[in-house]
Amino acid sequence: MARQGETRDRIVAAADALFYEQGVGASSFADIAAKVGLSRGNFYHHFQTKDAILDAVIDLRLSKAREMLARWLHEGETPRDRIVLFVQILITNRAKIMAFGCPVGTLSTELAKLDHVAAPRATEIFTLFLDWLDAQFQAAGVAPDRARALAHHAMMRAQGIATLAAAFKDETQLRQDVDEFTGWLDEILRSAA
Amino acid sequence: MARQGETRDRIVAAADALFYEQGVGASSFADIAAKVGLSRGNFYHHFQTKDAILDAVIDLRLSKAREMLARWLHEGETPRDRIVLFVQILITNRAKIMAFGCPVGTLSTELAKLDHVAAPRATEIFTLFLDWLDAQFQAAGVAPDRARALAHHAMMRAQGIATLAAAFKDETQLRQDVDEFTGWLDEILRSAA
DNA sequence: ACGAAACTAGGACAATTGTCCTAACTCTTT
DNA sequence: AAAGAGTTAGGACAATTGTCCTAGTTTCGT
Repeated sequence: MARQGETRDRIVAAADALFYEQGVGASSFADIAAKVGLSRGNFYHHFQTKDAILDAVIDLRLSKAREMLARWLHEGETPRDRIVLFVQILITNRAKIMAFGCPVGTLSTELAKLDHVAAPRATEIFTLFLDWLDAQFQAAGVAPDRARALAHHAMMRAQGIATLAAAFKDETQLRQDVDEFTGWLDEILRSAA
Repeated sequence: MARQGETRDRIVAAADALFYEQGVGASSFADIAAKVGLSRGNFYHHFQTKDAILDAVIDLRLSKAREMLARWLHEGETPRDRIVLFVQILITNRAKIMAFGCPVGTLSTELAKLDHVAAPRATEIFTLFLDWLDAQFQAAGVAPDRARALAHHAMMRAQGIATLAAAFKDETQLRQDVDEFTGWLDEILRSAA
């Protein structure tokens, strides 16, 4: 038998991947069960409803995002380098981005369309990144209110880049977009100094 | 009985709205039938498969997009004004954008995730806008290769703005994003002249 | 006015959906 | 070794899915 909680974690991890790759609506209990190697009916023991799985997946994504943002804090020496790490994730995950889009944006959009109860929790992930970017811009010497606007601009660009990457699947264009982002960033920080 | 083709048009119009508001996967034959006021089984006469409806919806969106782009051509006096008309659609349709996102981007993303056969046709709608924007930038005196890059940038921004608008439902921010876009546009065209 | 074509309602069909139950199994604790 | 908690497989359940058929009704070209 599996260690306590381990099966639950595997279910959430499988659901996380499927929700990203197929969308929440297109991923059934049967899909997740098959991926984990469990019987479908057995799910009721771990999760009473599909919404409960979605909730757990969002929790997982929130904690993974926090972990990633914390890691970037000491991987990037300057605020500028840290923001570059943020946008570079589009390159690192380019294969998945071009196939499925941005995991944050696509989940948020899908739940918004359905007016799902979990939609605000999905938007929380956005807020996590926004606050982090805001802090980086402020650390780079940008005034608070302008820092928030720049954080939003950075997030907007990342979402636009990911959406077009998923539509056109053009890696050259994706890299060009990220380069352009970096150019914009340096220009902004230069004029802020 | 309805005029020839009229019922078919009503089906496509209803599917168009539902696909936008709920997503393709979440919209069933029953949903569309209820919206049109027809019996579910009767659909087979008009559309053999769900994919056929999707195809017709994409055709409708392509022709509506072409019509809109042609209208903007003589509504805007200068290329600059025409590009502004493009981004202003985010304001005009703000209620729907904040509720369901961009119809072009969200459809494209959903179909990309499912690796749907119709995904390239959905991307065609993007290409329509891209080509149109490209032509406007060239008409404004921008060099051809740079015009294409600017068209892509404009499209990317619009997608990013729409995604964040759907997530945060913040009209003030949406208007600010569009203003910022217009500022960027004027700056670009000023330096190109 | 007549025959062909187009359209419609109603339901059948197997497959799949989310949910839920029961009986058995496997650990851990004592 | 025995008990209890936790975990599992397998399937039941009603509802819904996309697809498809039949039997009528309405419209249109002639």
